Amino acid sequence: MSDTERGSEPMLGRISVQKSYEVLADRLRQTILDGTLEEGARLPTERELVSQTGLSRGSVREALRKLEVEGLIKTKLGRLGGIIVSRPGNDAMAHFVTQFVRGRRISIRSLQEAREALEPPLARMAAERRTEGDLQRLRELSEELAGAVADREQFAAINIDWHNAVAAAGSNDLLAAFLYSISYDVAVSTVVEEYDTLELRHAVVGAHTRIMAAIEAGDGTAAYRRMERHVKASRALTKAREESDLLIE
Amino acid sequence: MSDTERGSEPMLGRISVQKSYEVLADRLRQTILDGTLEEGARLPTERELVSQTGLSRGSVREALRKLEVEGLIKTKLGRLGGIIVSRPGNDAMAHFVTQFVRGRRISIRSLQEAREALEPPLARMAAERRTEGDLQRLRELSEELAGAVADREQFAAINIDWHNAVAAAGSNDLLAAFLYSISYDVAVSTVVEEYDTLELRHAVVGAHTRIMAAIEAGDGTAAYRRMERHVKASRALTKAREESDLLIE
DNA sequence: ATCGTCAAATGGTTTGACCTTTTTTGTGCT
DNA sequence: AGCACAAAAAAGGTCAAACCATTTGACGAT
Repeated sequence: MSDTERGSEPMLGRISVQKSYEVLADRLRQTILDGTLEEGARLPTERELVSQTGLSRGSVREALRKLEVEGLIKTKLGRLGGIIVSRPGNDAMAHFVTQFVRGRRISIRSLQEAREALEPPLARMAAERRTEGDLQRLRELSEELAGAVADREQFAAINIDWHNAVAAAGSNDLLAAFLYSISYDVAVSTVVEEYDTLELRHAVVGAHTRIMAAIEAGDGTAAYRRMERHVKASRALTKAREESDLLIE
Repeated sequence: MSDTERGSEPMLGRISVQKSYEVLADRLRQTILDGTLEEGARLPTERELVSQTGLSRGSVREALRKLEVEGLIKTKLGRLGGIIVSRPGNDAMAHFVTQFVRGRRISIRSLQEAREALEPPLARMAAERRTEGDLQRLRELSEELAGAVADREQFAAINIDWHNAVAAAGSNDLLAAFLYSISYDVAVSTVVEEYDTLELRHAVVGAHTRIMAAIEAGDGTAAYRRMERHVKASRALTKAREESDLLIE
């Protein structure tokens, strides 16, 4: 807080020298995100980039490695292989978020809260914007889910898909990607639990049916409320097994 | 769906050869996320890794580049420099999300919806869990904000900080990171708008004051409702400037 | 004490070669 | 003509051995 505890005020910001591969990565990223290059377009070959930029192949490759992790390019081996522009997808986001969750030791409770924050609004949007195709997809998954009620692992996998299908129907790619990113972690944290009984799985199917009815009817408020209840039921189960019938609306 | 439309069943999964730098990156990532290495710990030097793994320096560096983008390490130049373990932070997440938003052409509406989904729950959590330090920080930022009401740019910057401080008080690092990640994009999309008038900035300060009162009182429901109204006001403004007094609760 | 100079340790960069994978092209046998 | 197999070509993947640049510590001169 004192003004004179240091010899002199800064006055000059910290000077940081950009590394060459960073400069190249930045420029390429810029070009890709600007839309100058469409998805699927091919970048120059590594050796081309070398001669265009004057950098060494190693530096070029380090730049490409960065963009690859960022989900902006994919590389293909062999003749007619090369560097292909792509858009960051849900998987890239999920990879990142998963590491965030593991690295920062995000608690199961926090994951559960995130679900509770994301899913009800997504259900409302789904009800308001769903297309016939979305409904189709939801019905299919719901049937599959009902059929897999005996197999815990498979049930969990399809369940995730169903929730993500609701999110996709909401037409908000960002929120859908957030949900997609945590859904795997959530499943890992919950599927192992011993409370995952057959009756509960039947109850889940029932809850889904009711939520889908609201989405089909275009009733955003009902979809929100039912989804809220549905996801909150999981939280209750995580805490206290005995209140398992909370799953039923 | 047919069973015989292809000449022969797969029977053998696709064989994919891992690249050497990927293997190394995976192993290092594993080690870091396992918690074997604490944050701030130093990895072996590049040349050490070369001799330990038998890979070339180039491959080692490509692996490190991946981890760096993932926010798992930082590299420092010079003597006593080296490779330092870090945890993926909000900035790494924000970098990624920003690219996702730009690359996927996420609409302003979607960003706004994301805010509306995230902020009210975070405000409730803040009310329920805030520490004295959190309140202190919020009060400071609120004062700063009131002082900067004449400077649009600065006001916008502090405003972002305030919202993120609320999120931080909610003690859910994941949701807070989500909000942090979009707050810059949201600001960019809105600050430029012509509706950003002096009166509105005063109204914002007022809304913040009321939200803070709820947080301080530990009233989660009120904090949720007030934050909801506050963020929805932005949306209304984005659409129709005339209803600007919606900002006031 | 302060300033310069040098040495050491580390990441950053270059060069140039060779390996591996994938596709295309050619060629020779049937 | 057509097929099979070999060879070439084009791309990314890998290696090796330097050298450059930055930062810090040590030491000495002022």
